[in-house]
Amino acid sequence: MEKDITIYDIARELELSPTTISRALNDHPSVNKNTKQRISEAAAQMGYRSNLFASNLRKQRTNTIGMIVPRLDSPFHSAVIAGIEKIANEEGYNLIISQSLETLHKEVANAKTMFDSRVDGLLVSLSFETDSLEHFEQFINRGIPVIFYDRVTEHKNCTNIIIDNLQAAYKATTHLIEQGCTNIVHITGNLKRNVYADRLKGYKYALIDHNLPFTESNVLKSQLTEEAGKLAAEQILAMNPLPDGIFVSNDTCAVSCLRTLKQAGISIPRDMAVIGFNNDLTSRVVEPNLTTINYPGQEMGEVAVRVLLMQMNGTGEKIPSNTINLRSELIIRESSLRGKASPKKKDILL
Amino acid sequence: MEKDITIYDIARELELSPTTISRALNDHPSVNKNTKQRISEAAAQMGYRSNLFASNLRKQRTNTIGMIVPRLDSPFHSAVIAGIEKIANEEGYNLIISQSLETLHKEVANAKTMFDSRVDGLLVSLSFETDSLEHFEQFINRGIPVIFYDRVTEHKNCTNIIIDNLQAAYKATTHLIEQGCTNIVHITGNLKRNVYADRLKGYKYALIDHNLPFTESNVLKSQLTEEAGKLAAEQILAMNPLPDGIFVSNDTCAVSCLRTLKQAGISIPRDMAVIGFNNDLTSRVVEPNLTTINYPGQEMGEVAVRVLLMQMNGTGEKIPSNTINLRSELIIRESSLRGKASPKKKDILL
DNA sequence: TTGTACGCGTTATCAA
DNA sequence: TTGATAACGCGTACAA
Repeated sequence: MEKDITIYDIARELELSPTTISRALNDHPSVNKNTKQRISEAAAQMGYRSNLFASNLRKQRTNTIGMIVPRLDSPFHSAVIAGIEKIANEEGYNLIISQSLETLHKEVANAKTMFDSRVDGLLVSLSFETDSLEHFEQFINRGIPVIFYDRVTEHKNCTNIIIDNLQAAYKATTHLIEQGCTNIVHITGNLKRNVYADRLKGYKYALIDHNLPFTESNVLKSQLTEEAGKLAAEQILAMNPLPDGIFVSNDTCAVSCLRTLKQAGISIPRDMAVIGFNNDLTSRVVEPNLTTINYPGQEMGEVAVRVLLMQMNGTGEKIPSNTINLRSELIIRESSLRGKASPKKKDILL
Repeated sequence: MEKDITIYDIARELELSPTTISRALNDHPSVNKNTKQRISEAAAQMGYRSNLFASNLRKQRTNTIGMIVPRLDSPFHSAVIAGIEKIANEEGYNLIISQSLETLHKEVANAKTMFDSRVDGLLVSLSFETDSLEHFEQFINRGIPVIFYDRVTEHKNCTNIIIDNLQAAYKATTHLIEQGCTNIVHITGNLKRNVYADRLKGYKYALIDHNLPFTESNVLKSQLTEEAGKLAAEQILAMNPLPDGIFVSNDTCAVSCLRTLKQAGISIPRDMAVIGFNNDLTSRVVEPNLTTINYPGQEMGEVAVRVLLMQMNGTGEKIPSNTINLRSELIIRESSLRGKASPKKKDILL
């Protein structure tokens, strides 16, 4: 366990000043080319490594991006994180990650850690429970940009990255109606969160615009997990009359629900048409294949971090738009096709 | 954008020395209780936050754990990361994450970043390409513990966390044989990696122990992706005679392969029995449900980080065992049950 | 129980 | 083009 080499060691070795060493290693223009060469060779040979703490301490900057997600083990968030890490890494930033596990108190604790770690920027997707943004004010007060994605909320100083959930849900519901469904159930998550509230609105407006009644009893609140899908299916089977269409707010839950219904003897899509949300791998595996909304997680991550980097390095100019909408699309598969359409036809993008 | 409050500011405010402030905030025993109380109140009121860099610089310790994974968007690695984050967070450590994207050069670059970031410990699952551990020597030389999990390699100073891949594959293959399969194909990944090499061995030994021939042509090398599953299925369909059993080294690939075979008119498990690896969600969704090996990702993450923490904080004593084996198990589902066994029976654990 | 003084390794500033 | 010096904020040996 040898001692670390510092720029002083190199300076002594080369009979130069530490200043020059520092400059050379940072490729400062005012250092002689030959000197630079000598220094970088010596540094490599001596096994020098820069001390980021000292540098951060001095520069008051960490080159670190913080991230708070509800859960790390979700296909959607994995995709987002993969996108973020890719860009952050390319741009020379470290990524610190923590999960709120859908609780407010963890989210608050995570925010504190991120703050103490002096992240240069923060990317957040809110937990189910979050109903106040107080724990993010500390960042905003210090000019540290905060960006919300997917599970967002309005804040005058923060950019939101989302898809048009209302429109996507509207399209999905309309598609069900066009397939002849007249009694459509919607399985949703925590309505505090924009994503679920907006999808509910889209569902509702589509019904109304097509002169179908909207009834509260057709909206099932759920945790949207695999387990919750089974429970929802049981609730649906107890309904009288049975619905003929189901729009679920994520694929995990939709797939589990679909399978439970099938096991109970319901024919999909003939008796009930089903639509999910996210385009997870499982939507392409379940039989019949699940109609769903394609939600570009990796792309969302890349956009989010790019915008964050702009704000971090920006000359202070605010980006005019406070909300960035990414394109999403309805992918029609067999689980919702009740017409004469061949079930073998290729995926159709709307 | 106010200026940061430091212990000096608090000291001035309370007419005490910075030393006392520092001690009080770190709950040092030799500070008067009342003084402590006053100080922590003032700190809270003034909006003080500790500067981790200065502290790290001084303490030569970062409270940060580094992690290098092949891909962030994989169900298995997501589960591992979730487990690691949970424990690390509880113990007050930050987590820095990067992905190698299965390439050596990225893994090397990531290792350098982790080293410069002065992580206190490192968790690694190796990329497909990695064939040298040189980039980890810098850590080991400085006494920074490195732990490999899942995709591991032998190193006299590093602990490995794995499951018994050979045994798991042996069990899976034996199960196929017991179900009457005599011509079994194995779809594997990059054989440089222990996980795939060991599973191949388990497959091979099971065949030999049951007096079945082992033929190279029955081993298909693959990227184990969704796409690769389709390709593998096509290769299998071109075989003559057709095999009657398939053991695949992950679920994503197994499911995709199974579906492609079904579409080509093969009956699963009657014509071909199929077994996967990992127990991903898709294995419970595909029809017929996939027999697979349960691979406890979250648990593996938790164990890995616990062992790492012990080594980081250990009094230098080495842990006797160099390899920690976690329990895995064969989950028998319909995709491999060819006997008279009811396909509706519950999952069977072996 | 409290305080003084210094060092951790780097970079910004000013001067040469 | 190079160097001397101070400062970033904290923790600790030593002194009181």
